[in-house]
Amino acid sequence: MTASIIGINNTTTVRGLANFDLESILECGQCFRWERNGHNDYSGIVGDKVVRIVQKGDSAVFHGCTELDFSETWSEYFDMKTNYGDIIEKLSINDTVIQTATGFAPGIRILRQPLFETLVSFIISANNSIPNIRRIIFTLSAMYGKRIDFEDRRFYTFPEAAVLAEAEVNDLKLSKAGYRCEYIKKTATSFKNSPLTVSNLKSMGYLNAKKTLEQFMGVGSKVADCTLLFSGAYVSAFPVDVWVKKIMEEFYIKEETSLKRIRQFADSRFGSLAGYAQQYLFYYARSNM
DNA sequence: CCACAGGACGGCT
DNA sequence: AGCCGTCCTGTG
Repeated sequence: MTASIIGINNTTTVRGLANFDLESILECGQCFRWERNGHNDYSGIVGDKVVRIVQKGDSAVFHGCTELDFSETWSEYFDMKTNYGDIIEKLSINDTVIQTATGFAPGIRILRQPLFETLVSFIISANNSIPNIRRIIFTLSAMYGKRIDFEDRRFYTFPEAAVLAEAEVNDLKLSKAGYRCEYIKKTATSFKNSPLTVSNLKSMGYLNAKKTLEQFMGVGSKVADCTLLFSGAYVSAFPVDVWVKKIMEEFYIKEETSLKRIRQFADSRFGSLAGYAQQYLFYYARSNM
């Protein structure tokens, strides 16, 4: 993307955005911590950086964000250097389903979220609804994260693995995560004892990276793929949930089938762009089917 | 009160 | 390898 960036007075303005729609990006189901203030006006925290972003057309104003914050944190988080127009064009060849899904939300981007937060968030997402997931993550962060005040509101960093590893399961249950609290504590303990990074995962190849994540308690195939995709480790990962299963069976495979066969189909059809395809299809299916 | 939504685990074949 | 009952919480 050839966007221009100007920072002044702790505010950074980005102009010339392409395939960037804040609402699509933040509400397409890949992240859980952003708060909506109004149309294309959101506040959120990543690591220990809090920001408020207001988008109008092809420009966005990042409040509480220096030009350095933008280049060090937000540019990477929002995957600003990837050309989504090219991706949509390639996926759309001879594919009216993708044409419809990308036409519905051409401004989706795949975020690059912190690894441990992504892993725990998607453990919580299993067998759960998005409003619930958001409440649970907010409560855990308020209980175990560091408070950061911004524009008269309180934000909390996502808890460190070492902190969640020491937490009492009964205290974790105040978040209403239920049986997933055992998974959170066990995964945090394993992660603390042998920390993983996105570059570790990238260096071992997709299959080994997925197997590695599936060793954590509470992480199956779908959660592992979500973690790989939404941390930016592998944009070829194709998480299959009930919505993706439904749209793939109805429009591509034309019969009911197993999750495994859907993943194989997606890999052969979308290849290295499967993760992008998944997110367009998921958001379209969830909003329209 | 009940039905239902949402994936991983563990025991079974 | 594949199938299925169970797990927790909130909503209709």
